[in-house]
Amino acid sequence: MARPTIADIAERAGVSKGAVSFALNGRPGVSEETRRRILAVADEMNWRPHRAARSLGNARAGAVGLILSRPARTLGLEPFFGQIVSGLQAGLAEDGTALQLLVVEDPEAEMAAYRNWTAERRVDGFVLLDPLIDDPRFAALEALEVPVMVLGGPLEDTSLSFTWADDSEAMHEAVDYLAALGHRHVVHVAGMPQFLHTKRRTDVLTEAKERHELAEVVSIPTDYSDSEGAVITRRVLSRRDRPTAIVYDSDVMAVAGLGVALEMGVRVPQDLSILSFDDSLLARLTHPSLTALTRDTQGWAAEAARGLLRLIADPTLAVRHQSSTPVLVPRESTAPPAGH
Amino acid sequence: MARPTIADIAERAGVSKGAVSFALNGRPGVSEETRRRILAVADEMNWRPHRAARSLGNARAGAVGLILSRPARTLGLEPFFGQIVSGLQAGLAEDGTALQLLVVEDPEAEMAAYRNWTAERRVDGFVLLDPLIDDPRFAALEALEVPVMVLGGPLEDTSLSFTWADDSEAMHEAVDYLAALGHRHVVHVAGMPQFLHTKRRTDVLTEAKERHELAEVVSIPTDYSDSEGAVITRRVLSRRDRPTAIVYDSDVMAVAGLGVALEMGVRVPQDLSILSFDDSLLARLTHPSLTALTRDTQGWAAEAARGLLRLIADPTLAVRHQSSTPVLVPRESTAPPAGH
DNA sequence: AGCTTTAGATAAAGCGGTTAAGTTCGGGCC
DNA sequence: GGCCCGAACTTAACCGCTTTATCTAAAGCT
Repeated sequence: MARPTIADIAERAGVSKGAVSFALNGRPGVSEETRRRILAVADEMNWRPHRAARSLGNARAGAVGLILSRPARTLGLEPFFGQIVSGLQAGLAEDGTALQLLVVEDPEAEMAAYRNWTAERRVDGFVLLDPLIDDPRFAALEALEVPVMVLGGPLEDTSLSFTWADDSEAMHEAVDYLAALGHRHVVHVAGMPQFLHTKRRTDVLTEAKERHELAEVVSIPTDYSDSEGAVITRRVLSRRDRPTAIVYDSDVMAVAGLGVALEMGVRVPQDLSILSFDDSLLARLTHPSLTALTRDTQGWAAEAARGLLRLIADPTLAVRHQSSTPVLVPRESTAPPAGH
Repeated sequence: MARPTIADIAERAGVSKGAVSFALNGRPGVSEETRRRILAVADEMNWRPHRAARSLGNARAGAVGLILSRPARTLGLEPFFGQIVSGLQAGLAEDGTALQLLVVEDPEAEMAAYRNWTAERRVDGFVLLDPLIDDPRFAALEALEVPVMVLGGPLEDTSLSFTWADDSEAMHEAVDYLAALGHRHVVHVAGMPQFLHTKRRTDVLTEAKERHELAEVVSIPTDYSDSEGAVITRRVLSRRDRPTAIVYDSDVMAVAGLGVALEMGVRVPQDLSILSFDDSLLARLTHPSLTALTRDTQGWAAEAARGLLRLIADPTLAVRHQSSTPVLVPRESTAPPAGH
């Protein structure tokens, strides 16, 4: 038999379509006895609601969107994305809400997708990754009046909700640690300069220079690719007064940097300490293993997902959630600099 | 103004809803002039079709499902998944079809999700990963009469479509290469034994033993985790007559194995050659870099996505597509065994 | 008994599209 | 001129479910 509809159930149970709808949705309007009978029939006929039909009446699509504007290949390279996706998954699953994923090539396409998906009522809300400084997406999404949860922050001048981790604090911890070990020349291989968290981390470093009376602290922006990580590392290690420690903004770059150090005969950690922002299998599997700032990325994403669901249920809400601060996990790649 | 509907457009353009529908879908029934006028009005009002409403009429949901039953954390660990997801993305995007992702903990939940999503008409089809030997999902999905594209194969005794890469051939190439280098003791750290491709690779090895008169060829099944990869490697390298080459079924395990070798003072490639099935950043970034069987995973997934779209358009089809065979990329981790 | 109240159910109107089945109308043909 | 035909539209039904208004009958109250 074809897919049963509530009309079929109604007929079989000898009631009206309306009664079936009430019964199946647990709302008043039918007696306990009738409800049980209807539920039994529905179960017997193996009925499932038709999502589209449901979405037509009320406005819920039962899905939220995640749109990434990155070259598609980085998805496979950065463990970060996988963790985010599975974390969101976990948070959404509790509600039966699905995750719709889209990878686009440029910011224009990303914006177009927000507009289209909202207009088509394809999703009930969005998750936004990597907030930028003066992010143009914020205003656009506010105008669309669609629930949005930003992974990152804290955000000002916007009504969008967000959950953030204090990576300023984490970066503090990292720099303090390196300074305590005796490092005075530190290079920061940063991420994209337009990213909010890049700026926050870089700011901490600048400020740390004064505080710890470091001889040198430089932040060098990159596109997060392993190749740029390698190039920068090679350049920095070729200098006469090369740094004794490098902080990388991603594990992929840190591993690439480690490779360059080995290739150049620079011993890690004796001649060079390496510290990675972002932990993953990658950081653990290298030799020496990488000291890293680690955090529960999946848990963070799951929390964001739950926040978004609350937001969808009540759009007047404004969720401002702070998740746990990344923690420094010392491994083999950091040590006091030579002669200390 | 609220979301415009075709009724609004009809009113504004002074025609009926039906005419608007014809015009917007490019079907006959309206004159060129009227069509242009209607399109202009629709554009002006910034109209977008309401997905749910459309799905109600015809049966297309405009999305396909990918359901993974793996512990959620592996998503973040295996670069493979990211590549598959972004590849599918690319293939689907051409059509505006979305990808709905679900990560579940066990096969029962996976089966339930297939049933629910089909019954709810949430998706138009599914992509299936990692076919098993005598896979119970095949029969269930055939019964659901829903378009399915399996990534892997070749499949027999099923009407499901699939695209496969000949990893038997690839494994041949790998073994021939190792044999040519002079290796006689080869260990294969395999994946899950119930996976079809694990069996195919293992079979090739068994057969290769005769052909190349190898002294030893063992396949050891694992769960693909880095920890099992490390444990097995440690055990194998501790033996008196340890192998001179190890083939790993995933890059994650290969990197873990490399770590163990270094930790045990076994020099790679002088004392031990390492070859990884599956290439990725991981394999390239290690030192020494890993010789690997590489393939265009994203392209493969994109091709599968396109096949699935064809299948959805015409469910009587049976797509049997073979994608390019993985290619051996020699890097630093393989060399003739000592004393050769 | 006569009235209101209310629980329990029904009927019907959407939601935003698609589509089969009319309806008009101008033009070609005999 | 009458007839037929196809093009260009319109009408209205329908997809499956939700929801509001409406109805019915039994219970409650004075």
